[in-house]
Amino acid sequence: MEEITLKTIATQLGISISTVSRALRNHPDIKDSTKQAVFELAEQLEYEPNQLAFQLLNRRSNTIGVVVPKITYSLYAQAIPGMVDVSERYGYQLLICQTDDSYEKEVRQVQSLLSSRVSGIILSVSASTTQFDHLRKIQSKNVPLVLFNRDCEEINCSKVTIDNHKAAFEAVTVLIRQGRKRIAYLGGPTDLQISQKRLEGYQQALKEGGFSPDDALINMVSLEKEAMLATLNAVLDSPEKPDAILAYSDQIAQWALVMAKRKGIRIPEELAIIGFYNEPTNELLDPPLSSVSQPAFEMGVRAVELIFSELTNSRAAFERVVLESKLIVRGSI
Amino acid sequence: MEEITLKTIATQLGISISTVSRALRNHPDIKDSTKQAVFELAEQLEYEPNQLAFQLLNRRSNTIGVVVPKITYSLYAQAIPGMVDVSERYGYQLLICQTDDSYEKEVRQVQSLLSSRVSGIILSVSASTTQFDHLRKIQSKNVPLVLFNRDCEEINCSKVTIDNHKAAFEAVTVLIRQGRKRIAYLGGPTDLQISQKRLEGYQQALKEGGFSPDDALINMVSLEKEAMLATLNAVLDSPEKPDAILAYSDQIAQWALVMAKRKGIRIPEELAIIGFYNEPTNELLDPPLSSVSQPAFEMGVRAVELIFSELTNSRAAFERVVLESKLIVRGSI
DNA sequence: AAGGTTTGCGGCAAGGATTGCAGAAATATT
DNA sequence: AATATTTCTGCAATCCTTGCCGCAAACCTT
Repeated sequence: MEEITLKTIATQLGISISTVSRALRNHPDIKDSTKQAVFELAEQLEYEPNQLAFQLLNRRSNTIGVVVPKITYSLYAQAIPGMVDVSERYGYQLLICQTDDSYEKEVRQVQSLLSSRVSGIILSVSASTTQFDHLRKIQSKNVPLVLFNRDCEEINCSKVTIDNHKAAFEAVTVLIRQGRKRIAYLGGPTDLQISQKRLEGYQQALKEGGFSPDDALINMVSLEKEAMLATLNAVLDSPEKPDAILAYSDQIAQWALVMAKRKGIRIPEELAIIGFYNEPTNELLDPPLSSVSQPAFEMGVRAVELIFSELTNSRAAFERVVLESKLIVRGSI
Repeated sequence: MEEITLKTIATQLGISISTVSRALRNHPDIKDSTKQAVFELAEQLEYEPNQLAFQLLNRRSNTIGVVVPKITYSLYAQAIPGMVDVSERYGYQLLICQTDDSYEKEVRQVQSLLSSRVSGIILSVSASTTQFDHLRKIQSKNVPLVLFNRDCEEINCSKVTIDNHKAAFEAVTVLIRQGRKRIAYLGGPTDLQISQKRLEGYQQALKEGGFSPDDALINMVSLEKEAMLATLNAVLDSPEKPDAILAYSDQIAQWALVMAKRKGIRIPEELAIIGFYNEPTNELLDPPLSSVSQPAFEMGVRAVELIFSELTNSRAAFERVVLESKLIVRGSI
C-alpha cells in the first residue's frame, strides 16, 4: 500500500506526469479522451493531490495559525468557529494553538507556525507576555499578523478589539446612576493591557461621578479557580464590602454571584454584578448575570478577513477594527 | 524580502547546502568553526526551517486532523485542549475542522485532511452522517482513524467512548429508586447512535424496574435552540408531564430546568432532571444540574494516544477505550 | 615514504506537483 | 508535395530539505 501520485496514474496509462496533471486541472491542451481516462483512473485509485507538494511549490500553506490562551475561554470558543467559517470559505484551514497563558509556550507556538509557513497568524497575547520580539519576527517575515481581543500596544498591526475603556466606563456609569456607592473592580492578570484599559475606564467613570479614588475597591484576580475564590471570599467578607462589582470576566463575575448568594447577600439589592464577555450561561444563573457583550463570533470573522485583506493587498494599511460592545442588562443589577 | 533557506546561508558563507543542513542539525561530520558560522548567520537571518519541505520529504505532516460537529459543544471544547496537550508533547499540531453537523461538510473536511497528508484523524461523526465511505477511505489510505464520543458501529477502528448504555441505565435506575413514576428521555438527533444507545439503556432500566413502555415519554430533540425550546415547551405543558427527565445533553437539560422553573414547576420535588456531559456551568444553576460526567479532557488525551500507538506500531490491534462515566448528583434530583 | 584512516565537505537524488518551452504528430494550407 | 498551423504531450526546472555516496586533504601507521 503506497502513496497514489500523479506518477502512479501516468505509468498505468502510459502517459507523462505533466499530462496527468493538466488533465486533472482540465487544461484545454489535453484531449478529451485522455482527460476521461485520467479522471476515471484517478477516481478508481482514490487519488488525492498532495497538498504538501503543492504548498511547497507555492511557498505557502493555505493555513492560518491561531494562537489563543485557552480555547475553553468562551470568547475564543465562540471566535474560533467564526474564523473556521470564513477561512473555510476561502479554502483555508486553521492551525490552532494554545498557550495556557504562558509566554514561553507562546513563543514556541509562533515559531512552529512560522516554520509551517502559515499564511497568517491571529493571536491573543498570553497573560504573562511582556516581551514582543516573537511578534516582531512574524512581521519581519511579512506574515500578516492580527491581534484580537487581548491587544498589545507595542505592536503595530491590524487588530480586532472592542473599546475596553469605553465599555468599562459605560458599565460603571450605569452602576453610578443606580446609586451604587462602593463600586469594585475585579481585574484580570496585571499584565493584560485590556484589563488595565477597563480599569482606566472604571476609574474615569468614578472620577466623573465625583467619587474619590479608593484602592481597596480594586482587586486583581487570578484566573485560576482556587486563587480566584480566595480573592472573592476576601472581597465579599471585608467589612466595607462593595455594593457593586465590575469584573474583568464573566468567569470571575459568575463565581462572585454564586458566592455572594451563598453568603446570603441579596442580588441585586445589596450587590450588583457586571461581567465581561457575555457567556451564554449567564442567562441560566439566578439572577441572570449582566455582562458586557462582545461580538465574539464576528471578531473571529473580522480577524480572518483582515488576514486575507493583507494577503491580497500586501501594501494595505493596518486596520484597527473596534467592534461595538454592549451592556446586557439582566437581573444581577 | 524573500524566503530565507539553507541556500541563502550556504551562498553567503560560500559552502554547500548540505553542509549547512548538517551544521544546523549538529552533525559530527562538521567542523566546529563551520557550525559556529552557520549558527550565527542562521540566527541573524532569522532562518526557520521550512516544515513543508521536510514534511514532503517525510511523506507526512506531523499534524493530526480533528473533525468535530461544533467546537463550542463543551465536550469538544474540553477534549480539544486534551488533544492539544498530548500532540504538542509529541511535536504534532492539530488541524481542527467543524462540520456543523452536516454530512457534506464532514466529507469535504475529511477529503481536505487526507489531501494535507495528516498523520491521523480523530473524528466525531456529524448528526446527519448515515453513510461512511469517507471514513473507509481514511482507512484504505492507512491513515490512523479514531472515533470519539459519537461512535459509529459500521466502522471498525480505535475508539474512545463511554458506555452510553450503562450510563443511561444507571441514571434512570437512580431516578426509579427515588420513586419517580414518569421518567422521560429527551434524546438527541435520531441518527446519532450514542443517543440511541442511551435510549436503550433508559428503556432497559425502565423494563427492569417493572415499567411498561410509554412512547409518549420519549422525545427526540433538535439541537437548534428554537426547535429545542418548542419541544421542551410541549413536554412540560403536556397534561401527563414527566416527573423526571433524562436528557441527551446538558444543553437540553439546562433549558429544561430553566423552563420548568419559569413554569413554576418545583425542582427537584416535582421534576428531576439529569443531563449528559457535565458542563462546568451546571453548578451555577439553581438548583445545580445533575449530569452524567464524561472525562472529556482525558478522552481527548486518549484519542491522540491511540493515533500515536497506531502510528508507531502499524499492526497494532484496534483498541476500544471505554472510559468511566459518572453520575454527578446535584440539587436537580 | 607508501599506504590506511579520519575529518570535512560537496554533489546528487528523492519527495510530488506545476509550468514554460520545445518538440512531435496531426491537420490544414498553398 | 512542401510548408504552415494546430493540437497534444514530454522534458526539465522549481520549491526546500535530507540522506547517501564519494572525494580530497590531513593525519597516523609501519
